[in-house]
Parts: sequence; C-alpha cells; structure tokens
Amino acid sequence: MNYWLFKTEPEECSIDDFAREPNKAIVWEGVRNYQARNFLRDSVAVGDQVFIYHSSCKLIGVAGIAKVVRAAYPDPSQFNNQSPYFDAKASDAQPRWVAVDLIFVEKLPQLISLDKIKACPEMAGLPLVQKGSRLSVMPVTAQQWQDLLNL
DNA sequence: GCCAACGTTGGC
DNA sequence: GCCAACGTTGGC
Repeated sequence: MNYWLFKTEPEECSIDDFAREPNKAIVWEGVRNYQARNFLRDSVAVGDQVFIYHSSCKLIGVAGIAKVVRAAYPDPSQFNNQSPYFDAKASDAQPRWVAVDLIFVEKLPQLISLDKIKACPEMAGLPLVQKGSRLSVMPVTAQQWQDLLNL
C-alpha cells in the first residue's frame, strides 16, 4: 500500500465534497501534467491512501484523507469537448490522460497548514515544499505520512 | 491580482 | 533538437 498527496482547488473539489457523500466514489480527473499522470497510471493502486491538499485558497494545506477505489483508466474529460480538460489530441485508441476513483476516509479535525508542513524538517523531501515544484500528484513515504498526521 | 518558476508548443 | 514565446501553477 502506498501513500500519496493530491492537490485540488477546494472550489472545484474539496474534502467537504467527499464528506457530503461518503459512500460515493469521486472521479479524480483533469490531471494534465505528464509526471503526475505517470504516477497515476503506473503507481497509484486500489487501497492506497491519499492526502487531499487544498491549494489556491484561503486555508492552504492537507484537509483530509481519501482512498483509491479504482486504479487508472482513461480520463473521460479528455474526450468531452465541453470540458475545460478536453484534449483534441486524445482518442479512444490513444488516450493521453488517466483518472482514478477516490472515496472519502476522513476530514482531519484540523487542517495541516502549508506553513506547518514547511516548518517541519522531516518534510523537506516532500515535493510539495520543494522550490519550484508544481506536481499535483506526488508520493508520500510511510514515514512522512505518519509525521504529517502528528503535526 | 501579481509574478516567479515551470512546462509545453511550435518554428526553425 | 534547440529555444523563444506562451500558458499555467500556486503562494503571497
């Protein structure tokens, strides 16, 4: 079992959206970065645990936890020309992007803020806090996972 | 809303 | 395959 951190803008999809329908799988679509896609496609597996990180908002940080219930499959939004994630260069035969499905695990009683994460020396290896990193899907070690929850 | 740092695109 | 121009990300 692996651990991950997925970034999201809460206005689009927040931990509260998961909490509202705790038994409904949420399609994690719209990842349009090759490095992030490769993680999704090659390494994210059913049962993996995911930190849901809120970005570009008032309260920036890890807001909760979700779990992978379906591994990578072609991201439906790439074929939908009404979607902001539409990709004209993708086809059924040759999809470019993948999605996974997640389900709610918990909302953290208190958000783990980016400030706190940055201040923690154990988190220095996390791409999230590395200068210039814009990865939206990143691996988290078991140690980092535990340390983060202890913050 | 600014802007630095990245990633992608496309002409050559 | 280089690289300038452009678009995006995401904290501030």
